[in-house]
Amino acid sequence: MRDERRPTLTDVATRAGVSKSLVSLVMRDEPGASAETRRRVLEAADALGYQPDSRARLLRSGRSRLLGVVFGIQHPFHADLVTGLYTAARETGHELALSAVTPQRSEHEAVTGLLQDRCEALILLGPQAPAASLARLASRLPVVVLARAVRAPEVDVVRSADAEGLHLAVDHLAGLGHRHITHIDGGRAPGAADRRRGYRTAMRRHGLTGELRILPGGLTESDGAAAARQLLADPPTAVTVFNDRCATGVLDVFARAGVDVPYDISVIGFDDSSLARLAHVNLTTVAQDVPTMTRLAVTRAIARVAGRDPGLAEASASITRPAAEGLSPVSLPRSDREVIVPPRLVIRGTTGRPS
Amino acid sequence: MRDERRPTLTDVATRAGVSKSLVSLVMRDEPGASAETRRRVLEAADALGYQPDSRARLLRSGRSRLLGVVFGIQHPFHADLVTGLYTAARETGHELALSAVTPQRSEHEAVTGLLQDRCEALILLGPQAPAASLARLASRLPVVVLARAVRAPEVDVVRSADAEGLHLAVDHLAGLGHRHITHIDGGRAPGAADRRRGYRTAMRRHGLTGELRILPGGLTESDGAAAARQLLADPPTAVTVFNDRCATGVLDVFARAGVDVPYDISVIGFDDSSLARLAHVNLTTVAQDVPTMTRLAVTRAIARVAGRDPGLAEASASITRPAAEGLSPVSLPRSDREVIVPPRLVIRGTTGRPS
DNA sequence: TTGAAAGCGCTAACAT
DNA sequence: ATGTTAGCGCTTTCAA
Repeated sequence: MRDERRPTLTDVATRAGVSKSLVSLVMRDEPGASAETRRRVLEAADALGYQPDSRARLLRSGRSRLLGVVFGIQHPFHADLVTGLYTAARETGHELALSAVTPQRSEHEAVTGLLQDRCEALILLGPQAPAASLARLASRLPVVVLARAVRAPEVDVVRSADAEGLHLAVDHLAGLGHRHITHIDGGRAPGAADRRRGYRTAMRRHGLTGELRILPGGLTESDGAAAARQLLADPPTAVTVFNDRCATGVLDVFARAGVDVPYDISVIGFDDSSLARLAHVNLTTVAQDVPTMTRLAVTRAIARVAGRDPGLAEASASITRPAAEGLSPVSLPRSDREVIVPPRLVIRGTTGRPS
Repeated sequence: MRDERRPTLTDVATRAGVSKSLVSLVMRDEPGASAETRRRVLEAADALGYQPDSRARLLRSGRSRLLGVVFGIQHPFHADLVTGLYTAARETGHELALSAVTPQRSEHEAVTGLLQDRCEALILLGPQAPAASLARLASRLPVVVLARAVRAPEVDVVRSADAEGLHLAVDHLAGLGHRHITHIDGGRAPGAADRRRGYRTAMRRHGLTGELRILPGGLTESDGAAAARQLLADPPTAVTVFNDRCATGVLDVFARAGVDVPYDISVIGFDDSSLARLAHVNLTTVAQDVPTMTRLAVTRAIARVAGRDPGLAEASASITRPAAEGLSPVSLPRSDREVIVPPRLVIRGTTGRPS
């Protein structure tokens, strides 16, 4: 029923009546084989159902063109990032090796697996490991941290300007006439501290220091729901929420409590994950620029592998949209290893004038 | 800053002053090395930061102990399945190679990648490829399809008893006194046809043939929301929904319309994904037995790789809960390659007596 | 344009 | 208990 052994390059060579070298060239689309040879080889490969063995290939060539990606399988936004990473990797001719963090599988395990797979670099999505262990990891191979700030000069970081994101949110709400704006916080989640800070400074800039109100939240729907229930006793006219997932929980509780959004309360999320785009949710949110961030993560990882300093050349090149609101399109504030991508506000149906 | 070359087994051997073979044994925890040697080798490996190269290891040993998994990165329930698969794989000493389907990356691409990685078997989560191409794939290596029925004797199938799941749901509702029970359908999604059928037969059994009502839905929140809006004009007292994700959309529209669940309408989902368990959703649902399904998928894949017929030995062994409701714990109805795992009803807060 | 030979890092079979 | 040898499937010299 099934072949005992998978066909190898040697099998193809024998069948096509040529040497292994020729088959190798043809399979890699390299020049150096005649059209006739090429045809015969491809025909033989096809007939045998030949698939090159990536392990042997990589073992021999020394380079793997393999980028390891650690992500949280329960995070919807990570799904969006992985989607972007696949696209970016394809553009540069690289492969992705996914390694998931699950409730039963730690980040450490996920990383170890990728190291044994001989990835050339690691891209970590919002990792929770402390800066010190990330730095240690980076001494072994290039590490790019995506969507989290890390105070470690050894690792590359690509993240959104979280604080600026909350400026956009608060500016939008203040512009609509809101004064009672509460922030539902992400606790110790990546980005939470900066978003909290952004909320504070923006409120201050609008002369709303007296209205500052921050509620502990978190990154899940449940966290948002819990925070929203607290809010019902003394509701503001608007809330900015740590992320879309949490905002979904907020909206849910509001809906059940008969609170009309945006008539009674406006809600703004963060991420612009697929969740926010759902027609019936239609969430106004601070969008992270996933295509740019993922492309940057991949190009920087590759540059480090090649021993180059990525600089900002490819960063600027990949930004197509003009700088908005006085933000430079991409900036390097803390270290030359950190790239900060500007978010943008996506206005949908959950924000409006206070009533 | 970073070492040019990763240390190899030879480096460790040199440093420890022993042969490569010894190092190999020690690294694999195989017997045949003295305690003293073992200590020195481990010390040298640690000092160098040595990580075995899984590619070379697998290339040489011929076997990869690598199971390829194709999943939809946007599907929350797939996340639950992948989580279970990791656990099951660890129990048997196997590795998982994840390959995601994204809006930009087709199932075909996902499979091709895994073939080149020399996985020993493939586990496909709710694949959309036609039975014929799955059969063709299965002629190259063992294929286990998870959470979808496939009429192809070449592939192994592990899935829930979808029809029985809807029997449980309808029985529960009918027991509470409901008569106007509408089913929101999953269209062409895996399992949808069986769940629809289960709804019909259960309704008939309760003498509710006249109340049969099926609304087109789908597998996303938006699909559920759309269906729910239609329902509002002429609402039933209860709905069974294709899956939890779709049910979430239904609940959302109900909440906004001021429909009280379960007082006005009862709602039952399917999957018992992490979504359903959220405290504020608290969805009554038909739970798929993820630990059993994933363990079965892994053990069957492994058995096929070994050339054995998996039979039902390990299937029955892995079922710890007694057969409920006259269902045999595991059954093989269509072919001996299909294992059907019984679902169970999880009663939470979205179902109650009709008012 | 083609082929022969060496060797990537490891494990397995066979020495000792 | 330890070392030696061969070779997994491929790419990469190098020579023809």
